[in-house]
Amino acid sequence: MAVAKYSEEELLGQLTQLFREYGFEGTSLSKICDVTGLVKASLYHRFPKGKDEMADTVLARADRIFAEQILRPLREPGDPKRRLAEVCAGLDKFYASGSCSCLLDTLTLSVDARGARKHARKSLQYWVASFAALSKEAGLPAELARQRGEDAVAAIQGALVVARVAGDRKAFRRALESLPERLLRK
Amino acid sequence: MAVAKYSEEELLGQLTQLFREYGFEGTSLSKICDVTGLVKASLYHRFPKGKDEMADTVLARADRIFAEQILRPLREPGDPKRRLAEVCAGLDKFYASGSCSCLLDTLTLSVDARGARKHARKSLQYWVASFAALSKEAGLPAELARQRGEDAVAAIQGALVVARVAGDRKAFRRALESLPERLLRK
DNA sequence: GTCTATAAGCAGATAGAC
DNA sequence: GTCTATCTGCTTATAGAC
Repeated sequence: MAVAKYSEEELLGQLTQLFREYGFEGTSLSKICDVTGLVKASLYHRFPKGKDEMADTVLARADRIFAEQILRPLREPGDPKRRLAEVCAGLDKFYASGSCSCLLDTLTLSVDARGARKHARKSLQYWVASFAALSKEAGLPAELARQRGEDAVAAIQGALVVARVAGDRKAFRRALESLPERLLRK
Repeated sequence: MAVAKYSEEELLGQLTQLFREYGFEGTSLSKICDVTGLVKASLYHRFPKGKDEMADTVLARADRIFAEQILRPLREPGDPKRRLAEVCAGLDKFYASGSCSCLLDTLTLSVDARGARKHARKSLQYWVASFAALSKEAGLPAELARQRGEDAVAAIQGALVVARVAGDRKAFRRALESLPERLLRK
């Protein structure tokens, strides 16, 4: 048996970068082979169901990172402002200060019958709910808190689109800085 | 000479819908043929440079509609609040209350060497500048007005992403309703 | 302006050796 | 676990008749 060129984790990191930059349809197996140095058959050994499975696995990994690393402070005790600041730091790192697109955006185009869209929906709803929980904890009524959470997520998604299209990452920084106001103001 | 099945305008409308839903890579010529009822050779007669030219033309048309119809009130005299309300009505119609994605998002993925990204950048900057002009007119300093314009556009783009991913168009409606506050508040 | 017919190349995918 | 070799179907693209 040949030696693995990459750990699963390393490989998923490379796939994540590709899907973020090129979307699902734009990320061809040939491109993946170029980047990873693996041939198609090797990729199919790791992901027997092909590109669909790669995208699903990449989404699942991003979910895990979001829940366990980035949004985790929201489920812990402590000062809301401080915990939100930790979340912002995590988001800034995850999106490389706005220079990386979000998989929830890039993987939800051109999806007729795959599970990616359903998966992305669940991920986004978890994100919104996490933000909403903090907002509610800060004293806002439940329905308003949910709106605040949704609008905060939308602010980040929009800033990422603007950053990609206009090449201006300052909007992303401002979106992060606006989160306390968006989620905690009465 | 055979009779044209569609006017240029009708054809571009169909192409626009496709590029909005599936992005550039996801919109294959076969899909276009299915939707339009034309065969590939007919499409190449209209767009000799192929899909790239279709995307460019679709972007240019969207630009024109935005400038001439949607953002036009911003360049005319009158009460800022009323003019902005007209713009919101135009945006609501253009994005079908949040059920259509934005070409600036869907056509800027997976673009290595085409002109679409450059074109999209110009379009987005014009949009931001138009919003900023209103904000400045309302009395805000130039740099702040530009930020407000950028954040307002980001709010709309983000709401469109949330609408697509979460299937919740209420966020888009709220984004439109928030525009006066975003652009005009002192 | 539309069509039929055709072509080269790349897409995703698989079998089997090492 | 990686590789070579192969395959089918779909991709973009073109030539030429009507």
